[in-house]
Amino acid sequence: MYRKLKLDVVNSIKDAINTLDWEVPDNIPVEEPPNAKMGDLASSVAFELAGKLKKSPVEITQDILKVFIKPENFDQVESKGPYLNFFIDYQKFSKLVLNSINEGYGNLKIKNRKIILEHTSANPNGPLHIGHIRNSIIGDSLNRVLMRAGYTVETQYYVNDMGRQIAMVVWGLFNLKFDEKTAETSYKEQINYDPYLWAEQILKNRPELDALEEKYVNALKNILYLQVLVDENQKDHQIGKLYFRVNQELKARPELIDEISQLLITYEGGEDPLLEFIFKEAVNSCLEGMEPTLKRLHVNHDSFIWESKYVRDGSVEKVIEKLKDSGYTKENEVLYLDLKDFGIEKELVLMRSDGTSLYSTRDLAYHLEKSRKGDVVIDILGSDHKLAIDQIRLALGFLDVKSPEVIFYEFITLPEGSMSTRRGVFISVDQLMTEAVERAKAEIKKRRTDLDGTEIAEIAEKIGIGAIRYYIARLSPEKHMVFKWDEALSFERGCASIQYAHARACKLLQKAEKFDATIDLENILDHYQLENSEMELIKTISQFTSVIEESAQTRKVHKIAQYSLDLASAFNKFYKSLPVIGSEEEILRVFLVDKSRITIKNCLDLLGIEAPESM
RNA sequence: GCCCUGAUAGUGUAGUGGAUAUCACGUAGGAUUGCGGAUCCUAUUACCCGGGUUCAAGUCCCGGUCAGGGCACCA
Repeated sequence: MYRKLKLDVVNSIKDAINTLDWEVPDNIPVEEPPNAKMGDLASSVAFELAGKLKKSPVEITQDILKVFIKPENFDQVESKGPYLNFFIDYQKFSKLVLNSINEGYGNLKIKNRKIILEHTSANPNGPLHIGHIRNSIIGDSLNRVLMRAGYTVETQYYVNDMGRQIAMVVWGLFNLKFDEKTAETSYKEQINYDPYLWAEQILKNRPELDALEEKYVNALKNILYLQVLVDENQKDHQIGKLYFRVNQELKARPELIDEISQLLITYEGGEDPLLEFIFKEAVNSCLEGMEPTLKRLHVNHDSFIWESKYVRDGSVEKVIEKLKDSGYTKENEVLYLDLKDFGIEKELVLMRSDGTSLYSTRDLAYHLEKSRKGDVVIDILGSDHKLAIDQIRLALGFLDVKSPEVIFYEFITLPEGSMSTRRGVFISVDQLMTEAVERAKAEIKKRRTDLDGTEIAEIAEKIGIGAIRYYIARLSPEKHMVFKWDEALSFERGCASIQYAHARACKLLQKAEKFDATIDLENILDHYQLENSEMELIKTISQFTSVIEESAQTRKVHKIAQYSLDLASAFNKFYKSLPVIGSEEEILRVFLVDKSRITIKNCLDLLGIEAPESM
């Protein structure tokens, strides 16, 4: 609705300029004035026209006003110096806004464009940590915004199963054992049993295993242990610990790198089914551990795409062949793309000298496929990928397909420095969520004595997870972020106050006797002058769709976070300044409360945050 | 060294070249015999430095300073 207002203003200004027989500028600026006394919308076109017409902006504004025809839903148009100021006719506008809102408020017109959105894509060599979720939360929120804005979106998680890091995990499976002491598994306690002994017995007396090398048997034991005895949500943590230990081994004995490379060569060769099984199990276990984490955070992926696919189906090879045709490849010891002509000093190596493929080449094949499948391709990436993406863009240009739009985010670091799975320095998302929900519980217990444990747990989950998502989503992605527990989990203001506004609205509706979804707004508003806080609230509600549109177009989700706070604030002001239940305007106000409730709920949903009905 | 990003009240942040710079936390006051005080109101304090472009610069350009990241046959 708000967008229509703006559009009407622009068009009426254009009409006026046409009437005056002046040239219409390409861009008619419409903005919100700094002060309510200056109206609801304003334009500074006069400045733009001043140069060409050789007249003062003030004069121009006067001239425009003389021929100006007031658009619908406005009751006053004035000039304040060089500005044109527009005042909304709230009696009319309110009818329009309130009548247009139903449970699906915010769903924009279907756009018939398919977007492939890749996000998260963390290496499956450990649990997700707070650095990764900036990616997940930006990506998932954007997915929600784009879908509401009418796009068809497919979200993908690109699984790196062929990299050196995974080979290191596999090396660990071959040569190390999981540290049983750190495996906090309830099942293990239940059976009170040495899991390796157990695995050994399962594998005993199998003649087919006798033929296997010792390390294969060890790997199978490890996998058995992982699959059967480790709780699902702990699998990624176990892999992470193993990966950390392999890194330590490697530091002590650098020559191990040859063994690890050999694993990669064999896996890529595709002629050792057992090794392939072990790689896949390693990756799968880790993904199985990440799944409950993402689910609890309300992050959704439509598909998981394994990078090995592009080696197996020959598309990596095809990409390399096609790039050779571009004329920019060179070869000395190794095949690479020379991009100096395009201002990139760093060459893009396409294949290792041992013949195995590299991440960037496989990524190229992946992007090629995405470009063909979607009208728009969006990647959410850490800013450390900037150079790589510049190279990919050029290469995709050689391949004649469109490049992805990339949303870069700067890193989240700990006060003591950067996080690293390799060094085992990180705060896992599981840990963060547990802590957040615990703090929320404590907070609820302080405020509510009428709830039982189950109810408290349910609400705490919504508040705790909401706090995390909001903390990350509110910040513009190019801002570097230092993680601090107290800031991330603060319930004062921030997300909880938005949820509170929703709970408050729900409570009102529950108490109200005069709720009627089919009231005769026309009639009511013809006999009632809206109060300021009501007008403000209606205006804020009406902005919801334009916020979505803008957020979708600019691919920036932090605007939604900002808006949700404005919305809650407008509702709270209304609530505080006017009585609802028992007032003469109860029917109208309850109706307005219901529309507010819907808008807050749908707005939080865009951020993957639940709106509790009571808290 | 080269490249990319950021720099806005005590802190964290928003800001499409346009009027009095957003929001939150913090601090100091205040409100409520009303629908839930995770609320509302008031005060408080800011555009890193130096040039330039423009009628108009937090916003654009150039040069610094500080912070983070990148410059692998890693992902």
